[in-house]
Amino acid sequence: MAEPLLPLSFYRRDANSVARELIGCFLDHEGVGGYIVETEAYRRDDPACHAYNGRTVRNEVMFGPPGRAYVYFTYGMHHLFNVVCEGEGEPAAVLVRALEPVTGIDVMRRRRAPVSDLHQLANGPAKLVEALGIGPELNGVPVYRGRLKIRGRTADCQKTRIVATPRIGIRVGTRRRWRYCAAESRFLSRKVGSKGASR
DNA sequence: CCTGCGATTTGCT
DNA sequence: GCAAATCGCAGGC
Repeated sequence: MAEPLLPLSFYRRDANSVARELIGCFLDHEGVGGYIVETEAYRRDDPACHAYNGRTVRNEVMFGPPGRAYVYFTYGMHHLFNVVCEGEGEPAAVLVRALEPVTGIDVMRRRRAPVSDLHQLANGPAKLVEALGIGPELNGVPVYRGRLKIRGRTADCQKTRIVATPRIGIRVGTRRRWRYCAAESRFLSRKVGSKGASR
């Protein structure tokens, strides 16, 4: 039943392909995880990308080899989880924004207390990081092997309809539709708007 | 339904 | 000094 881990080669491609194809894949951290239902792509020539203005201590993992976690701190209190894409030296990443919880739901509820609604345990980039117990110590670790891992889509998920919309929470690069969602999912961070969605 | 704000820290201008 | 790849709560319609 468990699909194989996505290989390193899966991530060594353009971030938009990776972001789209990560929908329906299974993200797991030490037995706690679920299906990825929402992602966003970020690339070097993109003003919303952390690497747009070059390499810094914070974003250096984005410049490294693909298939690794890029975990960063923001808003003074949240960590967000990305997977590095493309080739070494070509900064790009996919932000994982929402999960449909499947395993370790009791653990997620404990970490996310007082929230208990299944639909609100991991429907946001900071929420899923908290639910899965992801911390800054995982910045730079590979996701194609190890404790933090991503499995491929099951046959059932292959037919999931995917829509692209503008990204959330940014003030530049908003014309790009680089947010990818499982169209019918009830576990998204925000509903897919009637405007701006495509494919 | 929607909008606004506080929390709390980092990093860049 | 202030915006930030956010969240949860309060308040208004």
